[in-house]
Amino acid sequence: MSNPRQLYPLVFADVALFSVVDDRLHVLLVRRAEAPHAGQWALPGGILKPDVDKDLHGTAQRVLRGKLAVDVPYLEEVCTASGPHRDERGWSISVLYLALLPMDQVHVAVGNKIDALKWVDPFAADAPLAFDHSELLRKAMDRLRAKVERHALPLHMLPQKFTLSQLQRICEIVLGRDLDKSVFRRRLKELHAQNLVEVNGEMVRGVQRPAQLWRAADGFKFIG
Amino acid sequence: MSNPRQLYPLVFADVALFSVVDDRLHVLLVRRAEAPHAGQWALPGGILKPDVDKDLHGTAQRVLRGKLAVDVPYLEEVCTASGPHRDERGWSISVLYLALLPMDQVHVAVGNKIDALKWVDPFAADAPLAFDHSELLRKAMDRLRAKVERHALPLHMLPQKFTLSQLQRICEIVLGRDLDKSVFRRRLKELHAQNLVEVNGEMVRGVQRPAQLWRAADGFKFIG
DNA sequence: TCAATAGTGTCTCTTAGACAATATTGA
DNA sequence: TCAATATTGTCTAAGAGACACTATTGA
Repeated sequence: MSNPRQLYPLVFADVALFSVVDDRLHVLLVRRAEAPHAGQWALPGGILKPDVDKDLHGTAQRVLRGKLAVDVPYLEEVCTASGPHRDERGWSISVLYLALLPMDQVHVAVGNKIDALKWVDPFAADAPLAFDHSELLRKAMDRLRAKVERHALPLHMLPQKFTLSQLQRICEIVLGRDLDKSVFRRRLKELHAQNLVEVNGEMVRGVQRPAQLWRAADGFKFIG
Repeated sequence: MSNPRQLYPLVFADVALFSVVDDRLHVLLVRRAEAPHAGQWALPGGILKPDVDKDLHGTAQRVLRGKLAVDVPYLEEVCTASGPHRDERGWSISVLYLALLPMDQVHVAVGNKIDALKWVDPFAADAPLAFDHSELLRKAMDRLRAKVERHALPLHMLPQKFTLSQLQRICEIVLGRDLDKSVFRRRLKELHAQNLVEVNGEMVRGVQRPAQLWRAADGFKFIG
């Protein structure tokens, strides 16, 4: 009992940060620079610092600030994982967070201590991640899909201004299936009239009919 | 930094244990015997013991075993609460669990260290609970209602054998609104044919037509 | 027979999916 | 005009809610 790791568990915040790259859903991974699992890829995470963090949400925010040059606009707790053997350093708890990043902010600066970052397709996982992070990633994916399936709008993955076609495409990418354009827009009007604001006078132009631009309403929450 | 409470947070598992008493939803509270908040009512909870618990789920189970003479048949993680000020003893994390107890097992033995237990209507909360437990209770309630609203069946609150009318009554009590008998049973046949098993030859008798008894199918999960 | 609850049937209205039709641009 | 995408309309089938109806018991 002299080892404080047996009296107090290690507490981590791990984050599954999603965005869209090349029309496919991607999640951010970091290559671990230090043991345990040095060289393996993992979800970005870090240990709770009681002298620094206001709460575990703050731990997750601090971890992401250390890795990316941006503040993520959405962060939500998913679940915890705990036990004596999931981390070689001792009895540990990981609180898993789901985060979203706008697709136009995917190219971000790399922080200091990190060996490497990469965005990968969570469906095409080639190698298992460090610790139990493959399982955690699956749970975060399930949560994200369930929310979009329940008609929650992942507006935080879009640029500030977007078209309804872009929004539909994002939902299709997350869900992994095509949606009917008419049904999708009908539901937007029914359920999200107060969450979407028309941006007047600015259209997306191309070799086709210009599309209306929209933005998320003030105080929009990714709920569902 | 010499105080280990600033290096390592206190980690608790707190449980909102629900059942039905007198045709109303109730939650189990304990009166705190020791400081902080001695004498105040709180959700049953306890500190993680890394040398004893296999994981946080195990902590919650151990806490309930210490208070009740039964093993609860359902236990699910809801969320966490964390920060430096929510517990006077230091930076702390509570992992909140939602648990269900069959209504015929509400009268259970009281454990050793507990000053008192009581079942209360979570809607008719007279006084705020200790710590942030009023907020935690609200979140557990929200989770329970959301699941039943999504047609998850809270079979773990019923006796082993039950009638469909009893099942409907439980759902109505949780949701706080009446359900249509025909719609309810139609949905049971559509969605829960594999979750419900007819118990043949045993009817509930009274001054009315006898009702068919059912039980949860083997391996039933309260999902949704 | 009647009260009381169990269990089923039916009608209507709403919603979801499929798919067609129209609109507007640049080349 | 044509290709390409935006936006809207319509038909149909499935599902939900309301409510009535039948069934079976003990008193």
